[in-house]
Amino acid sequence: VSKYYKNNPTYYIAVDCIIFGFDQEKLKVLLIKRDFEPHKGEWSLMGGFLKNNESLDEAGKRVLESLTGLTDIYLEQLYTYGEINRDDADRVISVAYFALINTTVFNEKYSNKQKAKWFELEKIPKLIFDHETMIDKALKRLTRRSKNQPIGFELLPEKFTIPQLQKLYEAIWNTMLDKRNFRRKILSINVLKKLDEKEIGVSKKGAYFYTFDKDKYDRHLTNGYYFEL
Amino acid sequence: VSKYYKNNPTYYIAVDCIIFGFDQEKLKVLLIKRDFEPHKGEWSLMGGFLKNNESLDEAGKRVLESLTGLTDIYLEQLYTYGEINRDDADRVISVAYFALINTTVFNEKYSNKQKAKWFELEKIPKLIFDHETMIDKALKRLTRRSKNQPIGFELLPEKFTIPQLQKLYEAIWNTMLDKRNFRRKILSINVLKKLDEKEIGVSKKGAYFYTFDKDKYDRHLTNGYYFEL
DNA sequence: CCAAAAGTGTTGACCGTACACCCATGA
DNA sequence: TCATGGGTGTACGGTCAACACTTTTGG
Repeated sequence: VSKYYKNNPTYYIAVDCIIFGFDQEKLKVLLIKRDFEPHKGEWSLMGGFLKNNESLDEAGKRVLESLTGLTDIYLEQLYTYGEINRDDADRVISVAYFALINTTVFNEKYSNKQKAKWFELEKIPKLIFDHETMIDKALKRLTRRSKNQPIGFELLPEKFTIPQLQKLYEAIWNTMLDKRNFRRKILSINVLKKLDEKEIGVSKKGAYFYTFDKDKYDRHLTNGYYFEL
Repeated sequence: VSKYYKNNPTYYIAVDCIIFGFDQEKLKVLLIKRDFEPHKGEWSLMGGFLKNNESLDEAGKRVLESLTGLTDIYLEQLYTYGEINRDDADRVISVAYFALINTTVFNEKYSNKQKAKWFELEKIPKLIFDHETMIDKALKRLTRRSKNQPIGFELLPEKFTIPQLQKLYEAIWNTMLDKRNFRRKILSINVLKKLDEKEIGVSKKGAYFYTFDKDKYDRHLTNGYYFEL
């Protein structure tokens, strides 16, 4: 619309999403079989081109919703990939986002409607372009983020038990944790609300459910609060 | 060149650089008076449009070199800004980079040739578009990075004294540090090489010069080494 | 000889880690 | 009653922060 910049080249901009999920056992990534050329039928991250009427963040949300049907999801910009030949068909700049979703909700709504599939991190197939690089970076970011921001909760159902939470962190960090120390640490952050309800089915005794108390966390934040797991 | 993507819109892509420097006292940012319309004459980060024959990283280097004449500079991609109206003239997606330079070298080579100026962080003027947001984010990133990557050295001359290094970290973190504890910590990381030479002029006694031993650091890295200041 | 900055060790508090047993309940 | 996972407390060692005096040398 403006005359000022018109001597400069323009580029396609894609938004690609690395979508993490947790199935109570393992950390997983959601991949799709690409449904358009080039590389149609190959495994790929979910992505789309930036449109004129949306910001990058909005494009990320749109791409995510179109695949999962979910809104209000944790979504964070990761990195922008701009190598000249990263896409062998044409030059495309890709802004990668990473998302955390609660697989319980997802499975209910979308189960098999899409040609998407969850992959364990060790079993990721060959992907197009630089998508494997993106996943590597996303995983590192997730590991770091999870140590001082309460994003683990994004991967769990609304109500969760402390043993579940521990399993999640063990999966993210790829280590085993001592349950007494873990419980102490996580409770000392003081953002969990204990419910008067127990999980049934998993153990005979039953573990108490907790929820993440976002209000409390936000109040902490405004007080310059910082935690480290 | 490809037929596959041609129904999608394309965009201008800019690369903007947040350039930090340290003058032995304060942390500073290098800004320029914009020399083209729109907003010609206003203060701005140094930037440029992405060209067809370069990757994003290369564009960052080019922009940086065109302003400072320096190559081989610490340069890290920061974040990509894609709000629809961030530039009021036309839609531009901006990939921000942050750079660390050694002001001694810079001052020698370019002093006043360019219409660039160093600003203390507290005295940054009104900038165009979202450039102030970018600086805020860059500063946060620098603070975090400096705690577990040896990037402080990028802001100092080849040879530096421990008191100089301490002043630098005090500027970045905006705190005072105990010199005994600082010296112990920084030396325990084991990447400084003591030289047989003392600084003259600053104190009567004179402080020993050190250099950053990159080889040693790289060897540590491959051993899965990690430090925290 | 004095001013100014460089350089050096020790102690106490706190935090992270390791570790083992009892509890509740469904089958 | 027994098998399964849930829940709890303590003690030790290491790390971090606080702290004050001596050294060197130019003026």
